[in-house]
Amino acid sequence: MDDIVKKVKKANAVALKVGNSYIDISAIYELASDAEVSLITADSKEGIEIYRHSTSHIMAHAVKELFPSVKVTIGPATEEGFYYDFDSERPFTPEDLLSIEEKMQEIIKKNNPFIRKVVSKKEAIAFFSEQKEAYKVEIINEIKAEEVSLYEEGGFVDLCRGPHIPSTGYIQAFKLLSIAGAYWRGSEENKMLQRIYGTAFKAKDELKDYLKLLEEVKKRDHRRLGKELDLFSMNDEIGAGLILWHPNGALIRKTIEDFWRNEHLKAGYQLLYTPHIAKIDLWKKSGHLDFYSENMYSPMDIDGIDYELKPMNCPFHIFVYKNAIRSYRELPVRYAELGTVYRYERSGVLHGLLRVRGFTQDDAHIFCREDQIDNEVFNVLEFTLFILQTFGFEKYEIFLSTRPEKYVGTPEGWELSTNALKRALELKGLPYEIDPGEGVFYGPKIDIKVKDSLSRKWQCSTIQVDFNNPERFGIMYRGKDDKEHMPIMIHRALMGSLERFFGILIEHYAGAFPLWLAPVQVSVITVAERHMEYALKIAGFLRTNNIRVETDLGGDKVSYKIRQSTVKKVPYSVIIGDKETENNTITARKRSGENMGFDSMESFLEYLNIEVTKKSTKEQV
RNA sequence: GCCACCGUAGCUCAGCAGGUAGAGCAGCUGAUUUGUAAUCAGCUGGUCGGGGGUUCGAAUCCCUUCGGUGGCUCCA
Repeated sequence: MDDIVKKVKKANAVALKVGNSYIDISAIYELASDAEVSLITADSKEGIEIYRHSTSHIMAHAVKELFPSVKVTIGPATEEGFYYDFDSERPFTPEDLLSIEEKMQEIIKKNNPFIRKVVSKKEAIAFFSEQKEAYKVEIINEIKAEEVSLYEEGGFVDLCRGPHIPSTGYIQAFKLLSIAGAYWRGSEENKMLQRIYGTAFKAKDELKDYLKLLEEVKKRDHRRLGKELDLFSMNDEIGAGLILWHPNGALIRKTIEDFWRNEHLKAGYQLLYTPHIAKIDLWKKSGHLDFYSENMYSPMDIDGIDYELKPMNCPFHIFVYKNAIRSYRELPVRYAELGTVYRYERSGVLHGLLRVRGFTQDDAHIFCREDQIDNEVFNVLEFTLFILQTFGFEKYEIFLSTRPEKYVGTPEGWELSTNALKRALELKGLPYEIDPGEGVFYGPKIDIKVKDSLSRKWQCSTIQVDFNNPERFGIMYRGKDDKEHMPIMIHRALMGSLERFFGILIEHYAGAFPLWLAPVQVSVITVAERHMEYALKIAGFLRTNNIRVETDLGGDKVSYKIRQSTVKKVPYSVIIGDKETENNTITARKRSGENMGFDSMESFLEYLNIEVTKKSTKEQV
């Protein structure tokens, strides 16, 4: 035991792990001498959580000291920090955060030990009633066990399962980040509380790095870059959550769309265009009015009949399928569409391009026979990864969602298709997690989250089996046996929505798009007026060879023009001076600042074309 | 939708103990013709998000509306 105590000190451990549970370090002497104990330090996921959770207690302590009338509620650790929710008559201000931080420093300096006390529920309720902490009483009343644990530190007692760090002095670096409203227990029915977010690290450097990362995230914010690079905008006279694609953004979108369409044709899809509205009866039949009406807009009256803006494309694709009698021979039928849909999102959740009210899905529906489902899912998976990789997303997290409580179709059908999804993932050798019961009511699904250059995760792709629509619309094919069969319908989107994907791309590349996507690929810059003729010749040559060129021939200094081009994140600047004009050569400057020489404009074009064709996400060396 | 904060020139922001708007960048004009991240000078530009109110007087205070930002399933 003494051995462990020594180790604890040396490792600066925050807690201990015994079997599957975590305990306070001070509990070490209560353990049997042969107990298997491992040390938890702030380097581990569990350790840092304990560390941050303890920081949230210290924050609650500080708040109670500064504002005694505030009632405490809960304060867990989160993925990147912690928060604590308070019921306060007066909302907190940014200035309050500073004084709370100061108070926390004091508490940390005192190095108060965290002391655990186990009491009966009755005792605990009596204690918190006395303290007028109604939320704590409510929580205790819902705890099933007979006893609950309390933690005290410097006179501040909080209900807590623990464990905690041994004493407040363990906290080396923390920062309070923001104030927000949050409903008690996350329900809109309940009172709105004041939440304070913060984070803590075991070393000052780590906190500094984290704050730097937050700065970097801010710099990459697609809303900011969207303005700076003139990619898109929104306008309150048009409406919230509705996007205007500016020429630069539209050009990138066109490039993405061209790529998408070409690859879909190669992969055996057929392209569709369908209307933006349809009669309300269609949406009754599809079940959207029952299951999705919260996200749909009010109907519009056309000649006395109600029409709805479409929130999804599926019903239209189904009618294309149904427009003829299908034979088992023509399956699988794969319909793809860049389909623009409109969905009601609550005003508070709208966010730049990432959460909007009108967007274009890269949608497709595959109608296939049961014996084709494995192959189809596998191909979709492979196709998805190919598309995502082209945009520079190499890391994923994959989730398989299974049957929820409320579902349509038969358990056998669910089993069959869930297994098909599983087999495809395994055949492709992709690690995945199962999200039990998280499938949509109409079928199981695979969700793919991509990790961007800052390791942030974004949900883009989804592959879903749909039992609902084939049944509701009675879609059939004529089998080999000359009988009617219901095909299996697979619904999938790879980028999800073009708006959202564009937002993710902007942040992923920090606005510096790879050559094939960049709205302006080459900027031709002259040193002096006498170089204009040669510059125009080069620009014209590149332009007629499908390179997107811009010229800067004015009387500004070269350094100014280069700055202009760099700020716009143009991949290549071509600088034309006496040297180039005399020898008919090209000097190109990369965004990174590196210079390259080419002995002719043809060789420069060839160089560019290689990069464009490869859709390289990295600049060539 | 809810809570908090914010909304001043195309952009970034200053002005806010109420006295009727200002800077930098951008734009325009002129000068400069320059070799790798900002040449100089002048000029233009705002019914201070919209509407209403308090006041002799409102960008500044109040109400309302529209938009934006951070959050609102990480459960002692």
